[in-house]
Amino acid sequence: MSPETAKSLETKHKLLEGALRTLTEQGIAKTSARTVAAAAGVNQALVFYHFGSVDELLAAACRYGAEKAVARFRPRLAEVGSLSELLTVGREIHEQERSGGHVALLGQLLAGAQTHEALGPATAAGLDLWIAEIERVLVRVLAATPLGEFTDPAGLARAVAASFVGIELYEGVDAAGAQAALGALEQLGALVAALEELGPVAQRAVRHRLRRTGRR
Amino acid sequence: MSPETAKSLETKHKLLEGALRTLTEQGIAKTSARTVAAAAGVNQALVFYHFGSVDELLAAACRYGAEKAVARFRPRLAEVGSLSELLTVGREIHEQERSGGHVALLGQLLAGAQTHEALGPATAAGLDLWIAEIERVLVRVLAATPLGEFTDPAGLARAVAASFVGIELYEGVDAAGAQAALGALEQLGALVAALEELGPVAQRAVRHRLRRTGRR
DNA sequence: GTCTATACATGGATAGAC
DNA sequence: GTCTATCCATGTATAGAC
Repeated sequence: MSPETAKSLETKHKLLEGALRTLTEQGIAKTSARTVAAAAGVNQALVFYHFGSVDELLAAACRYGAEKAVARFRPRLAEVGSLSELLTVGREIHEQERSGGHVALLGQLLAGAQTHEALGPATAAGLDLWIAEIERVLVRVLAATPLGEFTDPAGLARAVAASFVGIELYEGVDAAGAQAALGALEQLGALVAALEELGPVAQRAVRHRLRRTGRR
Repeated sequence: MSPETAKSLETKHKLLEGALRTLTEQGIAKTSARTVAAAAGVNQALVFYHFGSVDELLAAACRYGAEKAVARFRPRLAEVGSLSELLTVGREIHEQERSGGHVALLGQLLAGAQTHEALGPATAAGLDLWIAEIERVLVRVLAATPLGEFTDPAGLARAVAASFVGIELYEGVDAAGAQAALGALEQLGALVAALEELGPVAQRAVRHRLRRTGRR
């Protein structure tokens, strides 16, 4: 779309950062070539020169931003060894995201992607970075437990990621409600964690129940 | 904002329906006085005459649409008697929502509300309709079980509602992923449901665990 | 009271100057 | 390679016709 000179890369970088800032601060509805260029401090026409269209810039920004955000938490996630620890890290991520807003950004892009065809694959890819990370942790954490047999880490990771996006969006309109929601999820996690630590007799009873009802 | 003659009410109604259709089919980014008026089949200026501004129309549409959607599922939710039944109804709602899209609409509004001040309260109110309904079911279902002591129905209802919105948005970019996510949540529900049905000895063990770890 | 016509702002995109 | 000038579509809002 454009050459790879140092100057060109710098402008592209400015535009990517500008797109991220605009999306998080103004939302998808107010994000345009003009607003992004203003945030980036470059001329509006450069959006089209370097990325072809606004949608393609946003798609690139999504990949770029998600990679940056996931990278920041990757080491933290790598050392998670239990389900309840994962929940604690989830809360930590939430706290940091409240200022950074990279997850809410995915929410904005998900909203935009419902109609802007070009955004769909990019947004899915951005989410997949989070999903892959979460799934890796879940596989590690769950495989060792007696629950491994009944859980689908791939699906669970997707549920966690999507739910997280929903809660981050929700936080924007009801901060107290979002806090309550996170607290309740932690309780739920504690419940499953408690199950992990049951004695063999109780576990067999649970497994028996699950085999009967948990078909799918 | 305008009187309540039959004619006026009819136009308002058309605009509300038009706003809902535009939001679900085009997303918040493409929703404007023009697109809504086109969907409603009325002149664009009537948005401002009847509602004052686009944001106020969207806020009204949110209340109107959420009430309509919740009303449709209220009787179905009223007869839910167990956790696993609730999960089944959740999947049913999802199936119907895939065509109607009223939950994804809340996602669009949540995305828009991050910047359009006026949308925040209305969106929160719309979500609260769902939350109240879910909470009522949770209170009923959980109170009877030994888990009642450790759960926060209010927070859990908010988590469920926000997660559902996130998953509906996610479905737009990865239908298979969303299916997997819902499946995993059903497994999780089955797990908790299985816990409900344990014998007294195992339940005591779980409760003991929870008292130690489930502090918050 | 209800709606049409119209003014004015913003956004997407490109041609051509530097 | 970058930016200015500019075109045209779309968006918000209001003045005034019916």
